[in-house]
Amino acid sequence: MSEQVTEPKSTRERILDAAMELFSAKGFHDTKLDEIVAQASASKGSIYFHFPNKERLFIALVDQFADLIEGRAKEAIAGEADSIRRVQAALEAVLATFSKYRRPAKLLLVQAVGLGTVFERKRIEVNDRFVLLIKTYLDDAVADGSIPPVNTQIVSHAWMGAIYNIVIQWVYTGEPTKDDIMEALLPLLLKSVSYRE
Amino acid sequence: MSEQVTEPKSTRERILDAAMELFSAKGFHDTKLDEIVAQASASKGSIYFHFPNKERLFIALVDQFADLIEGRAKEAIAGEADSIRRVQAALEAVLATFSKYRRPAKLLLVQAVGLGTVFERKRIEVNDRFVLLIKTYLDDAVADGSIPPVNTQIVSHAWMGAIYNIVIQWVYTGEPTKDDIMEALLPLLLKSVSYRE
DNA sequence: ATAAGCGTACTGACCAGTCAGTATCGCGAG
DNA sequence: CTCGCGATACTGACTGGTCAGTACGCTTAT
Repeated sequence: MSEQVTEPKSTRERILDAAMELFSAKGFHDTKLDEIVAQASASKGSIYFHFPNKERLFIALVDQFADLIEGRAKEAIAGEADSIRRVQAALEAVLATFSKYRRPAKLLLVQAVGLGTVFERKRIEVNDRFVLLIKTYLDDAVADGSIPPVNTQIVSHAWMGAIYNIVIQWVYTGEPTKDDIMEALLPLLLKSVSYRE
Repeated sequence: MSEQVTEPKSTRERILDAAMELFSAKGFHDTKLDEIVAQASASKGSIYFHFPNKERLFIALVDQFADLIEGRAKEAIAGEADSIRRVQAALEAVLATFSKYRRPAKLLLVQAVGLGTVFERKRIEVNDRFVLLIKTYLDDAVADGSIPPVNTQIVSHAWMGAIYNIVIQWVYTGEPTKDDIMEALLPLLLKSVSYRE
């Protein structure tokens, strides 16, 4: 903790920060490399020293945030024993992380969609990671009788979509607040699988 | 009904068809105008005769399909008197329309996202049209006591997202089938607002 | 010395959009 | 009926701006 007060950020970090800000605000195609250069007070050469191309720079940001979210979710799960409470804890962690990092959220949920075939794979990969996470614990909850049997494949995709859309709405408008989301969305999801607390 | 069997499609229609096929498959930026020209057996000039630019051609497709979906939903609603049955009928109509038109579905739900600011507005506008539709009838259902009070704002966004994501999944993989979706998703959504049939 | 890290001027492929020209039609005048 | 005329629909070679990516040079630390 005795680091320099003004720990100067590495060039690589400044590039990532600038890219995050611009990509999340304007999308991939509308963000020019020269703009990232300016914003990061870096140079084109240094971008191409740290990243092979624009596409990979973008994907690095997506991966970084997807890893963060997944990490938080798994941490939260580790703290709970009961299967349904694990699901609940994971949801809370994901929502909390999204609402803490608004810009990365927009990058992941909005700007990473609708780009070409290359990004499409990435988007599906990330989506599936989370769906699988949800599905695993839902299956557990069904197995131990916490909730009645359901098509967990469909449920997990539906949950994912519900979370996505609410967060996207919040990203754009700031409404509803994080607390409103927690209060309304969690019970909604749990009720959808007939869980009674 | 005594029209020519081989009613030749107008150039404008051929352009729209080709654009739909390519945009939905490859996205906006990866689809070149020259590809649309080739696919439509048209010419570059004719595209610019019928549409002011590439962007508007894309948006014309989005609008066309959004209007279709909304129309089908409203038709379905008109046939029902009870508020909760209206919600149900609208959902069925929307899902049926999506699954009938796979390509437009992908265009609207995937390819229209993450493009620039111009498209972002369009995407939000379309999303809000449907959210409002759902919200209106959910409010009715709450008002007449069919379902207990809920935050219909959040519920409608969550429902929208759930539908989106399931349909997107289906668009990519063909799974789950339309029937599975109907059987699993409709009860799921209704249960989420504590509706017992 | 040598290489990692970074700066800058440059290139050239790409592709949306343009425009001058062609084809076909309906219509009114002679 | 037919000729001239304007309007609509369409063609495709061409252009010019844009911007990702490169070449190469300087610097500092080891």
